[in-house]
Amino acid sequence: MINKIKKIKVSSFDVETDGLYPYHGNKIFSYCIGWPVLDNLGNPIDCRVEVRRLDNIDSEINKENWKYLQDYFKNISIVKIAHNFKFELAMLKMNGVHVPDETVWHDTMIMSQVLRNLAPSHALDYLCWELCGYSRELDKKVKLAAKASGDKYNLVNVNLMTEYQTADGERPILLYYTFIKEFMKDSRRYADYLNEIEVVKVTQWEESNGIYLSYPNIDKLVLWMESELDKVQRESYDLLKEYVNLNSDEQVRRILFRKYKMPVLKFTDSDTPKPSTDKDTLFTLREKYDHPILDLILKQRSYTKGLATIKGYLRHAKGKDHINPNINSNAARTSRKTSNRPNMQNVSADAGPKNPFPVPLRKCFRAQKGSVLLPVDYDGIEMRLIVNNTGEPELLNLMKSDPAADIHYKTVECFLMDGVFARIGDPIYKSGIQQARELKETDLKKFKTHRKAYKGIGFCIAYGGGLDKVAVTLQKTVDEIKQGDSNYRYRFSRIAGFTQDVIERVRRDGFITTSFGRKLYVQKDKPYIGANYEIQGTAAGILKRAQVKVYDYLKTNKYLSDIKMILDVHDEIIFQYPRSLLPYKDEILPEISLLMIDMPEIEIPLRVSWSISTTNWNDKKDLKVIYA
DNA sequence: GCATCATGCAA
DNA sequence: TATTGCATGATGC
Repeated sequence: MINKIKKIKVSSFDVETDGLYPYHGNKIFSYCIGWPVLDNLGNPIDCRVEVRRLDNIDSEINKENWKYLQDYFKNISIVKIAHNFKFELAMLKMNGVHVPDETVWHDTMIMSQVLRNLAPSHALDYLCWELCGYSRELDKKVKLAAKASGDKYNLVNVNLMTEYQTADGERPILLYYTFIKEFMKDSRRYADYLNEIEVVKVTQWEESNGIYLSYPNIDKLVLWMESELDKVQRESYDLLKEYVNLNSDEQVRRILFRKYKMPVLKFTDSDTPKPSTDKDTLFTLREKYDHPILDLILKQRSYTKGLATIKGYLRHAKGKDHINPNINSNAARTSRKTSNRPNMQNVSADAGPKNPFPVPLRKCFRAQKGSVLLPVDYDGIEMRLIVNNTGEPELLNLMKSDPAADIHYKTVECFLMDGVFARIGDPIYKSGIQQARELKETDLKKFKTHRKAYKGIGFCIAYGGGLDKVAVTLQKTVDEIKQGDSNYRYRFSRIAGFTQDVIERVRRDGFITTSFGRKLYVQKDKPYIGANYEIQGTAAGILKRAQVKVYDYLKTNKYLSDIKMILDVHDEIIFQYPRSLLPYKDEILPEISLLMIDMPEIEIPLRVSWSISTTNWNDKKDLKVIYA
């Protein structure tokens, strides 16, 4: 107890590096530590900033500054405030500075993201300029100077750099005291922010673990796509008798709508709408005309994109056997994570019903030697949360009585009814129940296709989708699905009314609140978006809490320390799991599952499903894990 | 070289 | 009135 009361010092911290890639050998060449001077009310009136360089000619001074840095991080009673501390963390660790996990960090970028999710920028200079009137001139000057020396900040004039670093020592302090006042008004919001800080640590760990590449699979895919593209080129010339770049939507437009006079089905969504040639359009045309050019366009696009994406992966790997992507822990307006350099959250999987020429890029990724991949994802998390937040009685009761029940089954029933039912249990209503049951019993394959198609209808309707959108989602005509749509909206009226309910709250407050107390502001001219924010934001909160808990579990059990998280994709965590621990998976995986589903803030029961891959991310099998 | 548009992948 | 993202190639200034 006495230790806890011990005087806590607050400081800001910022590193300067010769590049933005901590996992590719970029080095810290300087750092600054800012010490605020507070008045009686606890407001900062001044800031003493120490700037220390690590690239002096005098190596003794460098040594001393490294030592000072190590000592600064050894002392965990000093609070560290940074702007995007994931970067400092990565750089420090990769440059050999030990940063204890218990270090108390604050992050003014995360604070901004949590408090003002719609802000156009969370950059340090922008925020200080907007909120505190802090000049951005110095930033421009340094940026220009760096550009002149090939974006090498270590080559910028030392005096100018010191001036800049002094500002960078002051600014997080300024922002911290501005934002913390806001958090002090709302303890739930503050607790949510503190969780975000832990998420940053997990995320940096994921990044540093990286994802391993399967070079044999990459080679195979590249050769295959190159030869397919060659074929497409030849066939398109034979067909069109002219050279056309099928990657150009303008040229495709000319071929389809002028040369072949196909009908325009859709326009692009822009200020200058043009006839659309997107995949949906080509697909519809394909059913109607069966003209070979349509497949050629689809192939050309699919394989060009596939090749470019693989090239990107190789560029980011820089010759190594793994990739360290950049993962932003709180970048989206809904509090979701994002990934870039490369984006690991949109790697294409196997064939889907709407993708005739799939490029399974997940084959490019594998586990480190000696390990397997264990992806685990939440079962229908968004739909569950829609039921949770609307309190839709029939579905909520179903989930409570059987957490593993199929939440989409009743959607199939609605769309199989012989007309529009008037009352629960009337003959039309019963016809849907019966037909769904019969279909499942007599033709499971067909039933599964149905189920898959209707799977998206729940959230389409909950998020405000109209009859047209439902028809598009099901790839059917409005007439064909009119009755089913009506049945669904009547049977699950709370889901159908969700968007309207949210719109009223957004009009009143300007924001929605997630189940974890996060306020997410919604654009005034689009209040209906709040429905999506509420569900997506809560789902993101669930995954993040799961990650923090699992991280603690793995770190506090020494024999589990080789189990690594390497990526998360919105409702899924991918573990890299040592083969040597496979004999113990039936004890370990249930533990992790329970941590993932134990969310006191969420009333509806949650479920997770595991899979395992010994080869690559694409070729995975279901893995049975019994945890409840 | 930079910005914008159209497109396509994920959840 | 579904939404949140990132990254590419084509095109025009």
